[in-house]
Amino acid sequence: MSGTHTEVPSLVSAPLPHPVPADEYGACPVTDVLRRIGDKWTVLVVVLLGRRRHRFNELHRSVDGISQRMLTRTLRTLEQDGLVEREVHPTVPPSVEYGLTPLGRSLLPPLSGLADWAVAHHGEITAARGRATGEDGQMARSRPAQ
Amino acid sequence: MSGTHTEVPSLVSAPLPHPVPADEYGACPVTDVLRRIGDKWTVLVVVLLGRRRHRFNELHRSVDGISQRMLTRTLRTLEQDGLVEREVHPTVPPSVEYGLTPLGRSLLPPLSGLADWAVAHHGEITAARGRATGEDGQMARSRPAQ
DNA sequence: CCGCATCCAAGGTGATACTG
DNA sequence: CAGTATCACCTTGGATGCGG
Repeated sequence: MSGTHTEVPSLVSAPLPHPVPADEYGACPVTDVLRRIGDKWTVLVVVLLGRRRHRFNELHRSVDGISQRMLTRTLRTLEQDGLVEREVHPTVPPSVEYGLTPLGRSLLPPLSGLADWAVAHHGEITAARGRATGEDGQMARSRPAQ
Repeated sequence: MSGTHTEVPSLVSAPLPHPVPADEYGACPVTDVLRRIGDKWTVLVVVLLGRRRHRFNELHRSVDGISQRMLTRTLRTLEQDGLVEREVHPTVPPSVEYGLTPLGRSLLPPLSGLADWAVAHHGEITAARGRATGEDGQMARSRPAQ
């Protein structure tokens, strides 16, 4: 790949609203969203809910490793952001179902694009990471491990 | 969305390696990558470097709001992950140029996809967020703000 | 079954000052 | 110019126990 411009995506060539405000999170939608879905469990939950609606404990079992606290917090945040919908069945004992809203479903395609990249290049990243840290006692460039 | 299956993206319909390991970060490439670029400055730096090579203080001025410490850490991490390349010119005073590696450039398209989504729907998220928290003193569903 | 409250550890982030 | 060091704060995340 040398001269093939490859059709630069929008954000790469133009978007940045202003040179870079970055004063508050709300100033940069991209950073704001990235930080939301960049936590430990959000993506996993969104993907699971993207497949079908789930009940609380069903998610709890599916993710396995997440604590109730984190599952609750994750769902709360997603609900507050309008990505997830909560449906309470007034039964006894109570049952609650979670599902994606249209907005939440619209996140799936772009998220999938990034996920595909992650799966495709995770090996390279891991390799580079291993090359950079210790390995054979030789740092990549005479820099004393951070 | 009603009956139009809309061509479910890979991750949505199949991928998840196992039901969900999630034991360690390395177990899920998607989570691992998301957490890397989900920090406060990484995306901004990657996008800037995607436009052209930058010198350290040039980035420092462009982002404006980032501290030297965070800029250094962000660049270190990106370098360790093989996304950014560092070039030192042995001049005096010293000058260092940063640029994206091929791997780093390959991140741009999928990242742009998510960025476009963020820009397009950030308003809806903000609106939903405002609807959920206080606003008129009435919680969305009798739940005392977390 | 669903969820909240509390306590606590770990890491990200910022401010400031100092160095080759 | 391009960092490094230190300190302090805040958020994230985990463990456990209680409540509707």
